[in-house]
Amino acid sequence: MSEALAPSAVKEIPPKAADLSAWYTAVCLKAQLVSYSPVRGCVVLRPHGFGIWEALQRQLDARFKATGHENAYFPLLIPESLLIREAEHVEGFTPEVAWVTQGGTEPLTERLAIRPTSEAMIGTMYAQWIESYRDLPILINQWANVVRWEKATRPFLRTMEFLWQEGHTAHATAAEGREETLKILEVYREFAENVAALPVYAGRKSASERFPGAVETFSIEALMPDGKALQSGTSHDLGQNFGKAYDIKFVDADGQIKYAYTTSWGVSWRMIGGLIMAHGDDRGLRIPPKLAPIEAVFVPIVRSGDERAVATCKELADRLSAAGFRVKVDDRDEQPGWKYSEWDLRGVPVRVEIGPRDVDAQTAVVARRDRAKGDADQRRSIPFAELESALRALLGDIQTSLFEQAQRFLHEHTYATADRSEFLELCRSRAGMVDIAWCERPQCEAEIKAATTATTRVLRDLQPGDTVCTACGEPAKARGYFAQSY
RNA sequence: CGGGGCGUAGCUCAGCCAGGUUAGAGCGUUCGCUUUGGGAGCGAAAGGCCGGAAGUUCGAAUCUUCUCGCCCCGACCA
Repeated sequence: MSEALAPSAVKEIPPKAADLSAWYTAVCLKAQLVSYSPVRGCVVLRPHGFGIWEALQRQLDARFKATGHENAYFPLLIPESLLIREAEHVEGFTPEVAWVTQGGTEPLTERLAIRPTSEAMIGTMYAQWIESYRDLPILINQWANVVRWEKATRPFLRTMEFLWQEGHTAHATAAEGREETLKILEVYREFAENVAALPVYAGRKSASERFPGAVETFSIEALMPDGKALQSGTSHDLGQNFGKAYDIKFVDADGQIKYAYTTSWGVSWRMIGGLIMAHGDDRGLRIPPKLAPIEAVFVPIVRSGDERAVATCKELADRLSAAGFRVKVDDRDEQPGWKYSEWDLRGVPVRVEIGPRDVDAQTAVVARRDRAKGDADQRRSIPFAELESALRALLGDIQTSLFEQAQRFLHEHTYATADRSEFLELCRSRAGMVDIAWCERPQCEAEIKAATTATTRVLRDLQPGDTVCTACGEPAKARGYFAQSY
């Protein structure tokens, strides 16, 4: 054990169903994902939390690479004159920008924004790099931190500084830009569902929810246990708005000088907050195996005069590690039961218990975190020789099981209605995602929000028969999921 | 930005209303011994300028003002 673990008392975590907010904060802290820092609104990402982020990063990054993107890195500080070039963009972000106004002892002649997002910086650089249609497309992603001066913060869900990735691409045509935007939306949807085990609705945002400066914004929306939606990834078709603002011009094949079409898209550590809320239970975290920093933890059970289990655990852990599993041996001098609770809290998907009886029988007791204590199939005895195959199957099973539970919840809390009063009541009661035919009028959206506090999450194509808006009776233009949101 | 809570030991809190020896408890921590298959037992020990500042007072954790920060519910939110 290299990491000193301050033992935590599970008893201080309230039941999840009783108070989701209190449960959430307590779990984030007790599971040692984050600590509050001396800086207001900023958290420290501790090793266990960073481990989840690294796993997320690794697998999402692989998908970006597979779709032709490269990583790069751009500066943290953005001169004010650059940031303010795109009118809508600056208006949208101004309230949340942090500024550097002094260097050492000298005041700056031009203040520098700490990036809230990097369209301005990256657009400026693209303008220098792009001359011809042959230079396009440019497909770049960066893993970075950004700062947004938030008033109210919560671990992962909203912090002043946060980690994310932001992709920025430039294309020769509007069609290519839109294609890219939708391609990434699909990457996000597939990643959320297959890796984070978070079922989502993917679709277009309404005008009011659009990214400042975007022509169209798309997002994936997950549903949390309290019936509120969590925007978990966004993909923006920026059209030529940023191309024009940042002078990203190229000579096309037809000899004409044209502005590039750009996109931007991002997923942040907020998705970690989403999976914590979606999957956790009264015992703490349940991390989807694909994102678990530790897939299986070995707990040796030692008796006085019989410490064989420790060596056995280490041998087996080495073997599994060589086979590609992320494992850990917990040989701290603590009670086994104490360790079980600790690793339950921290969400490790599988626990392997080995005591004297098991050493004699050459078997291990394998317990799965996703099942309730005492469930018939929560613990099984597995021969040492079969550990690799059993663990592989078990991790896959847990991953699927977590997704299916969350998907069932989403489906059970999605309501389609064509009845106005039923629609409003569902929104008000924070029942989940309420699917209606919608007129797309901002005024209608504002009235719904005033009456229920729910907003549109994502919009999809109309279905046959959807002729009028369920909310106001005007002609319908889309179907929309309405929900209250984080 | 509005409303409501709260800052006292590493953690959870009591004490504050009605100011008065040396500020308490449980848990955790350290050491010793016994234990170890779902949060162990006994013994000993360490640990706090009561968030900060300024007042009132013979005397402030306690009263007053200001300030910093945290949590919850709204508003806002890319």
